[in-house]
Amino acid sequence: MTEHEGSGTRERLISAAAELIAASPGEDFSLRAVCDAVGVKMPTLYHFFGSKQGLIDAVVEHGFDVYLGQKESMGSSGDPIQDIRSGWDAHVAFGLENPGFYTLMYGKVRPGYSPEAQSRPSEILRGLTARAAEHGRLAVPSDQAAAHVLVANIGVTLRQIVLAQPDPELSAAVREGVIAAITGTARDSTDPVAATIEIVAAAPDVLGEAETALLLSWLTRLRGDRRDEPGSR
Amino acid sequence: MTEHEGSGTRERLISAAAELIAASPGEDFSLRAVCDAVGVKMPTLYHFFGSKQGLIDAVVEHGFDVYLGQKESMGSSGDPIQDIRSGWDAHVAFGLENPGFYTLMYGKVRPGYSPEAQSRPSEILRGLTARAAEHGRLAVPSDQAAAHVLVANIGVTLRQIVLAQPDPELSAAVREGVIAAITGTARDSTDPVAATIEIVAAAPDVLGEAETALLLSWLTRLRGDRRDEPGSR
DNA sequence: GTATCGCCGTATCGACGCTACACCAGGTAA
DNA sequence: TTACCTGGTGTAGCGTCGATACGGCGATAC
Repeated sequence: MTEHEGSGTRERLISAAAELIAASPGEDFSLRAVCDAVGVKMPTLYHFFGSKQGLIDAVVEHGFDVYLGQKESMGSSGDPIQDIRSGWDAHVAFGLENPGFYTLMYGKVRPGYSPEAQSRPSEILRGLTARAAEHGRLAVPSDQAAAHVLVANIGVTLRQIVLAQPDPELSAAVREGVIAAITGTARDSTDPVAATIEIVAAAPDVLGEAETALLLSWLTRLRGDRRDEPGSR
Repeated sequence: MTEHEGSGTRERLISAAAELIAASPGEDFSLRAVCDAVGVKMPTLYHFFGSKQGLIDAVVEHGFDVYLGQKESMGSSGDPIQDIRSGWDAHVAFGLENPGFYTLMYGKVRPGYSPEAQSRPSEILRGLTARAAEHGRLAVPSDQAAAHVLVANIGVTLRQIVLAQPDPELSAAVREGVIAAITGTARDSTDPVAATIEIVAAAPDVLGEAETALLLSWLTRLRGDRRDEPGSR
């Protein structure tokens, strides 16, 4: 964690900035503190990075390198959907372990966005969904599935960071919900009456408001009867 | 848009700060600029808010007031799941219209978190999922469903903001995926073979790796035959 | 030897968040 | 009227921040 790999001044500046960011996630950091930690004055820092944003960009790229490094070492399980699962969990784990990096990578709003760094992980995810599509496992286009997974994955991770409260159960629930959505399958036993209820409720214009409400009440009572019969089943 | 409702100095300071934030989303703003816009010096601002964070908190609370105001004026459709849908869309729309506010409200990492402001909208959502649970529409506990919806909703909104690229299709896809997850239903026609594939692939430990792979290949070919009825590739 | 270039320090700039202090309304009590 | 108190406001200044102009140093190239 505290290693400084590479003894170049540039690398030491990046490492020092990374440690400062990791030490106080979400907080701003001072360029002078970075310079002091390395034993260098500010013009040196500006010689390498040009601006504070330049340093941050370099740190973010470093963060992506670390992330991708520990992600590539994970290998494939053979099943693309399973790979998406483990990729999801690795994504969340990295975010919770490096909240400072993560918020910089995925939480920062930049007028002139810089997606070239983010493109690498999303490219990996696109590769996974593309492979899943080749195997006929997806119910939606590959790119759409990748975007769906990515946005939900980022949302779960960012939320856990801002609340400072990990919630593996929630992460797993959202993950399985997303996978069910892109594969077009339902994990749990699907009650056909429940499915019908949702279909009817989602399109109240077809039958009209009153008829929809009436039909819904009937269906709800029907499902209740079927569920509440312990012995008759 | 440029209205200053309330002529008190405090309200005018909040409005000025809100306009500056809205003018440059994601950017930092200067307290001196706020004071200049109101025609007041800094000690006055500090008299009311104590610190910059105090001003930001007041602005965020103001943002939540605006958000909840335009949300409460929406009313209920009668169906709790439909209400969750429209609440989702209103949430996304507010975020895209007020990216500066939104990132402050949901994107900021604070060591000592301040969830008391965020608690109001999530309380509304909890009310919706509780009502859905009363109607027997949920397949998961009410609180878990609310957390699931909220985290995905924030994720979709924040992602569209940071990418500066609205994607209603993605928002709708994630929304329906989430609703399907919490209601335990699948929207699309569920191919039983596809469902079986996902069940088997999700639990490779039951049969062992080799047997699982073999079974998967058979199931995949079976589904392929059923799908590609007219001719095989 | 000297000229060029990469790296780095000295000194300084303007803008920032923040604060000590004095001022001046206005209301209250004597 | 006079005295006092309280709350909003201005003047002036603190320390720190990001950023920059300028010059010095050593090493390599010719």
